[in-house]
Amino acid sequence: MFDKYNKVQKAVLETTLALIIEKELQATSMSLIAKRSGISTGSIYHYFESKEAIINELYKGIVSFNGLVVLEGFFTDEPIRTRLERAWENLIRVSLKYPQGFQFIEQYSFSPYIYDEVKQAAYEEGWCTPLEKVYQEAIEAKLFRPMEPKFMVQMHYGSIVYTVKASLSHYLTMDEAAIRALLDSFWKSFSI
Amino acid sequence: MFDKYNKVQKAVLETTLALIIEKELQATSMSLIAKRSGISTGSIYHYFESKEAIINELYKGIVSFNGLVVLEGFFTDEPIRTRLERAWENLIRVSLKYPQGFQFIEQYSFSPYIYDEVKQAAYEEGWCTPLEKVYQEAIEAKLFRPMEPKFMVQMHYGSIVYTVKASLSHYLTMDEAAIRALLDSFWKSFSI
Amino acid sequence: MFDKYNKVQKAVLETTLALIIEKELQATSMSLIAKRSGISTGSIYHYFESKEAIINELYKGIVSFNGLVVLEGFFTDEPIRTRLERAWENLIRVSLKYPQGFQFIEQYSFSPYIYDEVKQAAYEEGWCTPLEKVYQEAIEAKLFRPMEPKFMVQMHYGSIVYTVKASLSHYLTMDEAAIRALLDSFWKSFSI
Amino acid sequence: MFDKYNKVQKAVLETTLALIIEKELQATSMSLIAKRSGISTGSIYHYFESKEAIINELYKGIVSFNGLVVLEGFFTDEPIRTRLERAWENLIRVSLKYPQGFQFIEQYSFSPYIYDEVKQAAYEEGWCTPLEKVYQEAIEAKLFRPMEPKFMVQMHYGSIVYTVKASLSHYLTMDEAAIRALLDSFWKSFSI
DNA sequence: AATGAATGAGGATTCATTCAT
DNA sequence: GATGAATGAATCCTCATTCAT
Repeated sequence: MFDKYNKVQKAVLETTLALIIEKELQATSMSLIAKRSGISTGSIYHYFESKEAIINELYKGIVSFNGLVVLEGFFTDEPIRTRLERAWENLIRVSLKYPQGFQFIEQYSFSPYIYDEVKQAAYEEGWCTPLEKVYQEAIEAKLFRPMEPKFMVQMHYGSIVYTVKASLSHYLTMDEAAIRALLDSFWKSFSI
Repeated sequence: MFDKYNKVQKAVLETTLALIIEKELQATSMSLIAKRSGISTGSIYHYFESKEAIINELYKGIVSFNGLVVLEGFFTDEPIRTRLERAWENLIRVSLKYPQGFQFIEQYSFSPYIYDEVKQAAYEEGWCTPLEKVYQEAIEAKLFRPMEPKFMVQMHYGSIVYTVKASLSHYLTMDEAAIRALLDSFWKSFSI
Repeated sequence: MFDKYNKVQKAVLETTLALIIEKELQATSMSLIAKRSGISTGSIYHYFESKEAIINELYKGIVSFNGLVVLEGFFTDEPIRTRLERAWENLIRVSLKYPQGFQFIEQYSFSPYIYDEVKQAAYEEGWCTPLEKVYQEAIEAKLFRPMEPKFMVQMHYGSIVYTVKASLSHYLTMDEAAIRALLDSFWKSFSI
Repeated sequence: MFDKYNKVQKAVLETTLALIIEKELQATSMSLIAKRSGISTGSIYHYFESKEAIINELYKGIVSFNGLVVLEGFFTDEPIRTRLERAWENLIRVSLKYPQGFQFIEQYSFSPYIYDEVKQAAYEEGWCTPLEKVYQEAIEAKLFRPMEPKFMVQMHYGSIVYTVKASLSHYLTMDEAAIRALLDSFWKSFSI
């Protein structure tokens, strides 16, 4: 997930992510990150300006990775429904495959700890805008009822987040059939 | 929101909630709570066992309050659709009216800082189970396609959370029409 | 020397002064001050904003104390020479009696660690200006050759500082005779 | 000022001196010296044993340089007054010309950071002893009142230090006339 | 019940020094 | 000789909690 970073940075980011999910940000001290990652605090500070910088880099790294995955096979000339469902399915699969990254983004996307510029950049380079455009296309093609595309994307995104969360905490099971049913209801929820 | 607590407890809980939303948990120190609420630390510790206890009480208080609001007018013999939409609308309205409480629950419902027993109790006494039952009824009445009710509730709950969040951060506007459209699409998403 | 402070502040200031003279500012850590003074770091921070604040308070305290001593019996209508020599003698005696305070002021009066406003206040409320006025009077009374009074005060002050320093490091002895000779040469250095 | 050292050592010493005057010893880190001098920390440690060693070498270098300047034209058979005033004037001029060196010696001559052996060597090889001898000669020639020569040298040295300091901080101006007046009062202060 | 001074372990961060390249 | 990444002890400071008043 952090392949574009060097060895030390990768170790720090991975360790920090695991610790934050396991223990929460406030309980994730630099000395703990150092001990667990096997990198001395001094070295960590050689590669990252501060604890805040690590967290923000973590955020950027995960969002950027997710963006790539979600938009895989998105810019084709296949039917709208195919492309839409593929994107959401990609999101579901990457969220289930990298639960820590998923949980981190969920918990911290509204936190003041993440700099606004980082959030802004994440949003602009993310999958949100392309998806909104496809909802718009669907409306124009009379496939969907007219509605604010941003609203539609947030609704479906929220549905995925909450079912994935529930799945990760074993409150329900997200098998192939469930994913199919979810995507199906997505289409139905707005279709004319 | 914290009417069942005494004056001191209420002041502490309200101050803590405001501070956590404003500054984040880790930046919300007991001395800051004391200064802002006008209650001395000694007194705070007279009414709460620890900082964790305050946070958990906060969680319980908000969830319990939300539960009451959401289930207002729920246990009637009106049609399923009416009751369902009323419940979700109640949730939307209370979330928009008490944004701090809403945000707090969102941020901390998956945090290790909230004791599992508190989360469990919140779930059991909350609005989740009654709603699940109504979805089940709708399936049995052939109004909805067969599906795991838990799954359906999480999907719709997620949609509300994410549109409310977006509305609170001024990313989109949640006016009457939008709420109508959202509830309408909820029904359509599962209806036969 | 720090009688106007409370017990904790006094202990902290005295300990800090002793440590700085003994080991130098950079080697005087807060934990060392805490250990030696018997006050916990937490308490120290209850009474002082920061390490810098302690050092600056120390500076203020000593300068203020010295000012009182030097100007003891200064504002009388005795002859100029009497008043001048009494002031300088007071300075010599207080410097020899409180060598740590003397050394501290010497070492840190030009340090960026002491805030400019503190230095400014120290200067304005100190003994410098009154002494400069007396040198001016002496010039006007044709007792002294005309010269910039500030210059004269600095010259004599420097002489005292360096002989006291030498005395404190046992390089020479500052007995009664030496003090007499020094004051005598002060008068001669400028007298017509 | 550090011409007897090699290029690397010179760069390190000059940078360190500038930094210490600008920011104080404790804020002058090795990495800052490295960055500013363009010499890597590794190289610095190749030429100097430690940070302390740099500071002490700095002290030695400046004292030695000052000694040469002060005693320029000192060992002649000109009259005592000429030689004495020339030496002090040399000291004043070198202090005003190299204010950083002057300030450094002032701040650190009584600091535990400078090894006693370095101070001792500086004293023995410095201008102090030759000057003391001339004061002694002046006493024997009945030009000066009898007094401990060490005492006399410290008195005049202190006067210079404090007027130069005041001049460097723009508290007063040390022009030719002021220097003349100062040297004149030096002679008068002890002359019979 | 109420206060807030006192505690000290633990936080993020720095920095002199080393050493593999 | 030269480099600068790596180290980790030590720095200043915070903060949840206690307890004498």
